[in-house]
Amino acid sequence: MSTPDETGIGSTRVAAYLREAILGGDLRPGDRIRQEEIAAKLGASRLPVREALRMLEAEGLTEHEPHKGARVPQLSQHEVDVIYRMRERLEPLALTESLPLLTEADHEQLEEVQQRIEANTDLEKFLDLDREFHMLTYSGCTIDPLMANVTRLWNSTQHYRRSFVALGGRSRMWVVNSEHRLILDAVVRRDADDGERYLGGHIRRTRIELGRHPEVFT
Amino acid sequence: MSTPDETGIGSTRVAAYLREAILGGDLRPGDRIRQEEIAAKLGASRLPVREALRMLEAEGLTEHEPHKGARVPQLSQHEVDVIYRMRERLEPLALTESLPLLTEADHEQLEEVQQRIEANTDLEKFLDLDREFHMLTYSGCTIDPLMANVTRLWNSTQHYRRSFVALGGRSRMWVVNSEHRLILDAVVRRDADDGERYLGGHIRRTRIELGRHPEVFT
DNA sequence: TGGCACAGGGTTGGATCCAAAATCTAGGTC
DNA sequence: GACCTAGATTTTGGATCCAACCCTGTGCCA
Repeated sequence: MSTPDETGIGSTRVAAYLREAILGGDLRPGDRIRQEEIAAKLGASRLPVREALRMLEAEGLTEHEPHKGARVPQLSQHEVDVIYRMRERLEPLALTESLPLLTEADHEQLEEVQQRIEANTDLEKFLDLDREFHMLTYSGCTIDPLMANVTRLWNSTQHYRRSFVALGGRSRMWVVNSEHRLILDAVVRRDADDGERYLGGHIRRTRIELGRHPEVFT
Repeated sequence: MSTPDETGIGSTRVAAYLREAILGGDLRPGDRIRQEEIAAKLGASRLPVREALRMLEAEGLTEHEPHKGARVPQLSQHEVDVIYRMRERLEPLALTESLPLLTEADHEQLEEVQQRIEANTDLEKFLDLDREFHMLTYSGCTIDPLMANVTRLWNSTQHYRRSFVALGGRSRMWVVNSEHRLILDAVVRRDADDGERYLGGHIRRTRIELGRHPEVFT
């Protein structure tokens, strides 16, 4: 049993634990989350767990029904499709907001992350690195409501992204890398137009490929 | 002192009370919300108040800082501008999703609400009716993450919309009505293209006019 | 044999009490 | 007179206990 992270106040610590569990795939869509169970496992009372569940709900990682408790949300294929359409419209805006404020140090870090993606062979590692790459391109955007939205969209589709990649999305990895390279180049040139174009295409293509795999949604 | 609404469980009731207070303008951006004060006023303990504040946080109506408590968020002019850009991109998507599922009864209700807007002279009433009009056009959209997002965007800018309208946005009410009429017509014809066009323009024009009134943001 | 009613266990919602952190105030010092 | 500091008060965070509600399994009856 690994000792839980001791940083932050209780509810924050519980939230971090559950966030990791959901994004990491240990808790899957439809799974029920019992307050007492989590409280016991982390050596806290149920109260910080309740607070944590509310925080995660705001992040799109759990859902809550009165007197019935919390679950990991389960999305239909159509819902995921619409969420991807939301991403196609919102993330280019985040990129445009971010672009002018990114430093050369950010550019170098992006280059480094992209090289790690190209050298990587592990599935779970790819999910982390891909997320890190995109979030880094948005890191100049300081508009909290926008960034919170983008995070929610990534959170709620993380599980389906994992299933999709595990199913063989890896075979066309060269497409992902080409798109990332074009986005990265637009970022370095601070060309918002091209950035929006390639980012939008990147998300759109993923949405369409995902649409060809209904088995991901059971 | 009006008796509070008795429906729903505690935290839901508290949330409804605070939601009304914030959207109605009684609580203004920057105002602090003390748990004990609300609990006493509604005859509940602090616990359902804490739950309610978390719910409202998910709706974009409050913000929370550890050990410091809850406040009504205060946005800069630039933040509101970006939120309007988010609306320009997201709400047309909600409209497109909604359009095919709206019934003729919905169309008639929209016509009726628009007539009430044109006959109305009260400021606070306009805010309610305008919101009702747009939400009705989205009511066929059943994608929860999308509708929750749209609601959040409206919530967090409600106060600035009120200030703007109070400042004389009323003088150009004919523009609003023309835009609403074009949107309504596109809805009735089930023309998603035109709907997106006029809705996007409607929000964009509001954003630009709002940009000419920096005094709204103190 | 199948469906319904009821009871029991289990899980969440709320109240009260206590601890810890932050803010405010008053006093002292430079 | 202004600024810093220390203590008191206020406010939030957490633990424990009790109440209300949901679900499930069992037994009865048609």
